[in-house]
Amino acid sequence: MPDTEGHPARAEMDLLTVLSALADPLRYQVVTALLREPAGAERHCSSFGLPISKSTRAHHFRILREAGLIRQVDRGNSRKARLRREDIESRFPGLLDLIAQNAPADDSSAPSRANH
Amino acid sequence: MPDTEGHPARAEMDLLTVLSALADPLRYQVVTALLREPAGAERHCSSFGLPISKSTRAHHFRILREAGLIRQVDRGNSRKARLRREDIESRFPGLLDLIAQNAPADDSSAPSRANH
DNA sequence: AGGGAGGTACGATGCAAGTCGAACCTTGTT
DNA sequence: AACAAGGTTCGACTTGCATCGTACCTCCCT
Repeated sequence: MPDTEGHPARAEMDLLTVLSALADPLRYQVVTALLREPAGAERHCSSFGLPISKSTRAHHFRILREAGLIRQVDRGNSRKARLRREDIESRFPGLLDLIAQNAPADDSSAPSRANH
Repeated sequence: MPDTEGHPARAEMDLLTVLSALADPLRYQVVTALLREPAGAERHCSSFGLPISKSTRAHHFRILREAGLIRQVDRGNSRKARLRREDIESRFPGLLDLIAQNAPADDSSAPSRANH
């Protein structure tokens, strides 16, 4: 079962849930942005430049979290998101490559450097 | 651009559209059912045992068709659906393997033999 | 020619998902 | 202690999607 913060274990990940999570353009954009970062990189939820309100952003990150795509960790003041690369690759081999190869040419979700 | 029947060319396939198409349980079930068939197999749209009406079924097959996942060909009396394996594998390598490995244990969508 | 089988198109309906603002919590800063 | 920053939760609204019935089309068979 998911932990107290709603992260499913690797074995609990469901492809249909993952696909539904990825089927939203905003969430897909977040995943591809994380995929462009070096493995293990952490980003603020607010650093993706999503054109939505705070509450809607929390909603989308919740979907991603509960699908098992990202892990959100408390970092004192704020909370950071990290792509669960190993879990995803282990449970759904090839999925991340697939996403990476079809990432939008997008650059609105700036790299972590813009995080000053 | 898509042909007169709404089939997109291989290069036009969009991953986001494909993921949205697959994110529905019924449509996912159709794809996995086709995946269990030998390559190139054709099935009646009505042979999948979907618990929905005729018009809803047409709707779902339209989504699958316009996403590029299936090709629908007129066969005189009726119309048959075929999985576009080569196009999918070429455009989104690994996607079909991913789906096949996560197919539901389902058996309601009987094999083509049930087509008597 | 008529009827049945298989599919599509259209309009209407109901429910799920995305969206927002407001209130609240926690952490760190002043 | 007060406040700002970053997130979450809640309820309300709106849009989109799945669903259906009806009507219509095209083939095939009788």
